[in-house]
Amino acid sequence: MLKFTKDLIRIMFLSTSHNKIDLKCRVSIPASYRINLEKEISPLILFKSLQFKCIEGTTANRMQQYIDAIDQLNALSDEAAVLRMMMADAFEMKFDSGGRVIIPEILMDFSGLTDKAVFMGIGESFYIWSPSEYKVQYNYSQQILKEKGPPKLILSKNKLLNDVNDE
Amino acid sequence: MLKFTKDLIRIMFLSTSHNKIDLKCRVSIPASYRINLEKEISPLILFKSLQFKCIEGTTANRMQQYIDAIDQLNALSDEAAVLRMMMADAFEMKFDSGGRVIIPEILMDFSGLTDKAVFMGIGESFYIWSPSEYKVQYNYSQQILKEKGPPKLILSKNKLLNDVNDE
DNA sequence: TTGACTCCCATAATATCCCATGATATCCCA
DNA sequence: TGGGATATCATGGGATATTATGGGAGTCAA
Repeated sequence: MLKFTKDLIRIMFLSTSHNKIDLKCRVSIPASYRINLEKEISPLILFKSLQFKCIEGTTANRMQQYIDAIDQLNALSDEAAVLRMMMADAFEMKFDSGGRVIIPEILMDFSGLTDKAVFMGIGESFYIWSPSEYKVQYNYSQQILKEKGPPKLILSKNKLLNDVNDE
Repeated sequence: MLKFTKDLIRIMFLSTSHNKIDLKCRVSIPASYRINLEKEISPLILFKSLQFKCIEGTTANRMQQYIDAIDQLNALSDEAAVLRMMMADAFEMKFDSGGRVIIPEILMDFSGLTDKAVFMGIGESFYIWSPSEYKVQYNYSQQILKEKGPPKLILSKNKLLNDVNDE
């Protein structure tokens, strides 16, 4: 059935694109990303990546899951501290009529963005890199690939089904 | 489906902002927080954080959850006594026409606030820190992030996978 | 009358909204 | 299948609304 199919397909963000950031810190979110956000009827959240010097973008749905997780933790635990800071550095974006958002200054500074942004879709979320940081990251992963060969992927048939059914 | 998705998203407070406290102890509550409070048709409650030297702000609903949680404890225990004492210093805020509130002196003193306030949204509630206390908290979480890496989320169950938290 | 509080107005900076345009991608039909 | 018509996309600029903040006039109590 249609609904079943929709639930299974959860790929939100794919492909890479290079967009310009104008003087008002506005940048177009790639149309393909926007279309998927609209399908989910979910606002876009941008926040500081916990792993890289870049901005991470995801749905409010996914962010809500992080928020729910905080309640499960001891409020004084280290995990809670990290998660709270992640929330504090997260911003809900509003699109203008041209599909752009304004990147908050805090995130511009953190990621070293100035006038160009590289969008990198990774499925459930996407990254926004400065061109130079992106290049560093790209070269690094290429080097790893050379040294260690391609990573072994184990594709689980049932993973998606289980996730859906668990809810 | 649509309704399902909407019910899941109930993000109230995100992002960080630095606002000024004037001589009358007035401070602007960030507009994005106010908008979400209006959506909930809930007054804003400020009270002493149970964990940190800062003010916590939240909705009346969420406040009720805290109070209920205290009721679960042995009424005569020291723990319950302490918590009740903290909760006693909770205030319902009234906004002026510019979206400001007046921070009660008790809370100013408790949190060490003087002329600047850092608002830190963490989803279900938010903190108001003095800039110096905020910095301590920020640095701490960054350090934890470096040492332990990002928390892992099991998305289908909304729980964190991390042995440190096992009790 | 002095202080403390509440309400209301003023303002500069900034975010938001709206319309325009060139470039590219997509469509459609001969 | 070619190529023109149409839609979509990324981007620019300017008008308008909102935000954070300062300050003052009125009110009440001591």
